[in-house]
Amino acid sequence: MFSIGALSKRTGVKVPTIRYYEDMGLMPAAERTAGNQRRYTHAGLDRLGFIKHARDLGFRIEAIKDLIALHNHPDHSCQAANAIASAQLDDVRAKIARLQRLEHELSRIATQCTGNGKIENCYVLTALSDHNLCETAH
Amino acid sequence: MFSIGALSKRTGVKVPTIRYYEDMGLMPAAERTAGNQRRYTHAGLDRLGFIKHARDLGFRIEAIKDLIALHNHPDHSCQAANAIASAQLDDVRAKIARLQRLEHELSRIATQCTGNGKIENCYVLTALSDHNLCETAH
DNA sequence: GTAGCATCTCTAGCAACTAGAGGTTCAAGA
DNA sequence: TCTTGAACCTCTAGTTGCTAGAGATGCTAC
Repeated sequence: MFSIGALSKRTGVKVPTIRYYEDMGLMPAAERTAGNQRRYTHAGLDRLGFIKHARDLGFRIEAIKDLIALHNHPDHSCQAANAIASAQLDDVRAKIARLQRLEHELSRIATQCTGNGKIENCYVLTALSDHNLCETAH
Repeated sequence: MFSIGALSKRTGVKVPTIRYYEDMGLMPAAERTAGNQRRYTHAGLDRLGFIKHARDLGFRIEAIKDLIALHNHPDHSCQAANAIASAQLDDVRAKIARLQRLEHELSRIATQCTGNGKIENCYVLTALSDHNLCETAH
């Protein structure tokens, strides 16, 4: 049996975050000692590892909840799991595309300002004041 | 003079958001009618356009506040403005790099699951349960 | 004058935690 | 067995950048 601190150390998930996951219904309510402290089994450790990995990959809490629910029905089709992962992938790709547009504008803006001039002629401020100076939409 | 609704229409910034920017100190407190409604000048319109453009480029409220403060000292060096823009660019690049790593893992995971099998053999769930199956850190 | 849309302030909610207060329990050493 | 100090408990509030809603008032066109 592991204390919440031991679980934290093994997974890299902070103690208050583990309690938060319990509140959110991701972690099952742990067994308690006579003094009301949480004690976890290996199953709890595995569950937390799963959650952390999914969070690291950017899955939202709700999506993780859905994945865990699927886990509990091993005989079901894995279509739903695939759909959740694909949606997450689409999401990540959309974010990358948007950020790349921002990067394009920002690097253009930043390189046109050497940092040597005065504010009144600063291209950073000029560019932000006039959207028409941008090359792409954002 | 523009009402807050007129400002909203011209800039695409929602009315409550304009009030929020005022609370945050980004927009100056507007003049008021006898009936306590906000009225803006062209200067207010320009300011809001600046804020929106900066937000669209991902600058945080605090950074925008700093940029506006610089704007009010046209004789100062533009080094600080350049630093803020460069920091934002670094931030965007870091986010892109992280998301690209996620994309790599997610696409690998999603393509290995066809969605035809059963949950018990689902690669999505297997991969999330075992971090060692990942090719890169995240 | 009045209808009806716009505006006002204030509070609460979102996501996913994080920080802190104030109090209790556990485990190791004397 | 006792003590000490780290770890644990619950609860509330703060973070960021808004958004939604309640309930009241203002503005403007007919």
